[in-house]
This record gives sequence, structure tokens and C-alpha cells, in this order.
Amino acid sequence: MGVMQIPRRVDYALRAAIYLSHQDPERSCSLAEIARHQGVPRKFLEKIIQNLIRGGLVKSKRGPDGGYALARSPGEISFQNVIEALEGPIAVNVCMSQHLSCDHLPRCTMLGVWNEIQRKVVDVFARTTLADLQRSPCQALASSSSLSSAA
Amino acid sequence: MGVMQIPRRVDYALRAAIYLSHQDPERSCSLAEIARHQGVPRKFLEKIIQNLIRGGLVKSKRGPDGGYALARSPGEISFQNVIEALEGPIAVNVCMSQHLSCDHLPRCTMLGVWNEIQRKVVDVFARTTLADLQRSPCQALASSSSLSSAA
DNA sequence: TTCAAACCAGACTGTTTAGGTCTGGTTTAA
DNA sequence: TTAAACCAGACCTAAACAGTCTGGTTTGAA
Repeated sequence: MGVMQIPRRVDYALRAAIYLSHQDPERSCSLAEIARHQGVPRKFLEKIIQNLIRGGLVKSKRGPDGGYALARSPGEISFQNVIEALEGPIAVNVCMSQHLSCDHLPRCTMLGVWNEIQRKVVDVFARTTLADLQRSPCQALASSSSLSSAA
Repeated sequence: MGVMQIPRRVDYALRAAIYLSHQDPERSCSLAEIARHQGVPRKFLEKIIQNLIRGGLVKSKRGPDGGYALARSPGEISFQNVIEALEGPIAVNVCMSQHLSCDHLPRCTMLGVWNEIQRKVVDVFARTTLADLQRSPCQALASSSSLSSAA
């Protein structure tokens, strides 16, 4: 079950970022607070957030009453930013990653298809920011037409 | 490297199906022939093709001079058919798979995004058939605009 | 100044998946 | 009756996944 499925850690990172986007940006949220609200294992989340810090998306404050806050405004943090802070560049097939060389060239007829998927996926992740989720508390059944422009 | 990357076995299955789509449908292609032409490990490919057979996409002929051929015309075999024969239903996040239940509901604001990605990915895989690849031997640098209609 | 609440860093671990391989069948044309 | 081919499933190794553990360092406050 689940080809092309995003890993849990990415889901957790996005949850954390979204949580922070709802808070006062001046306030530091402790790890425990975020973990509790999002239902994510505390220590695992800690490691994940370090990636967001190294990626410049989150800033931290140490010491008592320390914690985390977004380093930029929610409108300036895209899903792609979060995902790539953890995973590096998105590549739906191996031929999409390493400098466009496919060892089965020049006869691989699939490249166009991978290209199209890649483009569409990255497009959604790039255009969707944390700010886009701040309204709409639950859109479980919506088919998200409001988020996408026509490709 | 490679979040949301399709596994090698899916790539191999598609290669094999595409290879068969180029052959005379009455002729049986041996495993060795397919493996050689597509540069896929022979025994691994054998196991993969069994999935395609169980999925009704490929038929086999046993005995000397036996082999494999497509069970339907190339225009009636989509990427989605091949992928799901191996992997089961496509689900870009866990909440997309198990009967639309996300344990963080009703507050998960991401569902709309996953939904959109899911829809776009499945759309491409569903609309692309083996017949679409029979012309265009190499479209490495094309951005595949001919394959997609506007979403 | 010392305590403790918080973050930081990296080693470690158990389970699953990926990507194959191996062994031993069964079918069937020559 | 042989051998070329497919069939079926157990097996294997390495990596990835999802966490946990241990032991730091920083810093506000008593």
C-alpha cells in the first residue's frame, strides 16, 4: 500500500510548521507543546525540527521558556521548502534526479511522463504556503479546487 | 534523494510492458529477450511480470519458444494499470489510503493538498497508455505537453 | 551561583521495505 | 525424453524508516 507515498517525517514536519504558523511569531513554542498538539513522538519531532532550523525555516530559543518559532512569515514558507529541508530535491524517478541522465537513453520513452508528474507535483508543493492553510480548518471532503490554478 | 520516488520494480514493469507493446502481439517474447533489451535483472523481472499476469495485463505461453505478450492492446493498458498491478492503489499519504480516515481529523488542514497531488498524479497515470509511447522514441527534453490536457 | 527547563547532537535500535537471488518445480514443442 | 521456457515461493543483504537514548549546551530565574 502506498506507492509514491510521502514518509511520516515529512508529514510531521509539515504539521509542526503549520502549528507554528498559527501561533504568535514572537512566542516560542516548546517541543512538548508542538508534539502534544500534533500527536507526534517528542524526540522524533525534535530531530525533524533540527532539519527545519538548518533549512532556515524555523528559529529556536534555548533555555527555560525557550522553544521554536517560524523564521519567516507563513506566506513565505512553501510545502516545497519544508519537504526539501528534510529530503533534498524532489525526484519522482531516479532519472529525474541525477543531472537528467538516464542510463537507458536514448530509448527511454517514459521520460516525458515522469517529467509531467514531476512538474505537477513540484508545482503544487511550490505554490502552497503555510498561509494558504491558515483559513479553512477542515477541508477533508473538498477537492481543493481553491488551491490550484489551471495547469 | 528522492521523496515520492517510484520504486525500481515499477520502472521495470513499465519498461517490460512498453517493450511488449512494440512487438507483434501474436509473438511470445522470452524473459531473456525482455531482460536483455531493457537491462533488467532476469529473475527479478520474472517475479515482476508475474504480477502483470495476475493483473490480467500480460499473458504467458509455457514450454520451449514460450514467453510473454500483452493480454490487451497497448491503448487499453494505462500506467495506472501497470502500477496498481504491482503496488495496489496509489496513495500519496497514509490518509489517502485507508478509507479516508486521518487520525488527526478534524483539524488536518493538509488533506486538500494531498488530495490535489493525488488527483493530479493519478490523472496522468490513468490517461497515459502504452500506445501513447509508441511514437516518439525519445522525448527526453520535451516537457511532455502533448500528453496532458489542461487540468 | 546553581538549578532546571529547554534545545542540540549524534549514536543506537528494531522493523520493514527494496532489490534481488536461489531452488525446485511444471508445462510443452521437438 | 529432453530441454527450453515459465511458475512459485523461500531466501538474502543492505538500506530506509521510525523512533529512542545518552549526554551534552544554553540560559532565565530563584
